[in-house]
Amino acid sequence: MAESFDCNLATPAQKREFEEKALGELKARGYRMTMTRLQVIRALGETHRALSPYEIHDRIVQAGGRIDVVSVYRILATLEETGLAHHVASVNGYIPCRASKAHGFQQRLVCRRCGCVTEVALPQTCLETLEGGAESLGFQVETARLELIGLCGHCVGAS
Amino acid sequence: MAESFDCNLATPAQKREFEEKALGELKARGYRMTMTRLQVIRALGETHRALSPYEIHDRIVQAGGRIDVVSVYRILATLEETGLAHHVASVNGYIPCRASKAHGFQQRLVCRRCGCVTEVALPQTCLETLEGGAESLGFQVETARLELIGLCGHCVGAS
DNA sequence: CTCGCTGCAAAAAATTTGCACATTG
DNA sequence: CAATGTGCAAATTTTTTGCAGCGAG
Repeated sequence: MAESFDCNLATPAQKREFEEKALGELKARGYRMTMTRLQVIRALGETHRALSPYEIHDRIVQAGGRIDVVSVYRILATLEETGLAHHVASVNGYIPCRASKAHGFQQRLVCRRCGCVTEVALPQTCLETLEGGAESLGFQVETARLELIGLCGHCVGAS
Repeated sequence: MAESFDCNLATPAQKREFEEKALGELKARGYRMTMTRLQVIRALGETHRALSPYEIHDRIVQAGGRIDVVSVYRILATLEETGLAHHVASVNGYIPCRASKAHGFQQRLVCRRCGCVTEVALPQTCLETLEGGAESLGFQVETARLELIGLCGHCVGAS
């Protein structure tokens, strides 16, 4: 029998780590820690899937919490600005940024089957190639949004 | 005095090329060539900026054309499916795909100042690095959405 | 106690759907 | 002529805004 694994369920440790990181970062930036923000942070942290504002709202409500969708939007904006969450275009949702200090660019591996998103640092060589290529066209790179779509390790075998 | 250059204005040749490519591809796929589609194709082809469905609609109307926004949506869906247009997430708009036959992945250089988007093929080495890295995590890459955001050659100097 | 944050109400914008009519090949 | 494609009307969904009241520090 196959090991039970849910691409969408983060481990308690991962969840806790993100929560601590987020709380610390928000405090450091002078934001207030509120129940509403904590709920969004927890909703983001407990999964590996990208969640839309409405999904986040629904999850919180279903878990017995209470929050308005408008607040979810505003909190997501704050989290993005702070680098604590990233928007994933190919699935139109937000994921928690679990990377330590965002050195260099991050690439996101998006599974088109289970929807999980994994963030990985962009290899230095690759970064140089990309920046070099752009530079040769006179383009100066500042940020990147790199998404690789395919099948994650757990879905490659399955089905 | 500076050379007059408009990042947003494609040359007549570029415009013509894309139009021909699009017409050929659509015909090859069995789609009918209609005035409505032609209008969208021309609107896309005449600029280097990513255009939203409404922008496309407005441009067509302002040029004396006639089309419903709903049709713009449907036609964009067709063009994307056909690989004739790509959605650019960082600016939320569509660009014409001018690449010949889409060998390998394309990266998009998005200027945050003038909004122009340039498509460039991803260097082979880079592609291999990315795929290799993903593979080592058990992830099998199928497609990519690579956007580099920064300043284009014309905007680096300016301002 | 003060300023930031949230909920509520509502508007605005973006996207989708159904169906009758027009148009292409 | 037979699909295919389009416009129109309308519903849905998503996102934004203003403001009064609550709550964190």
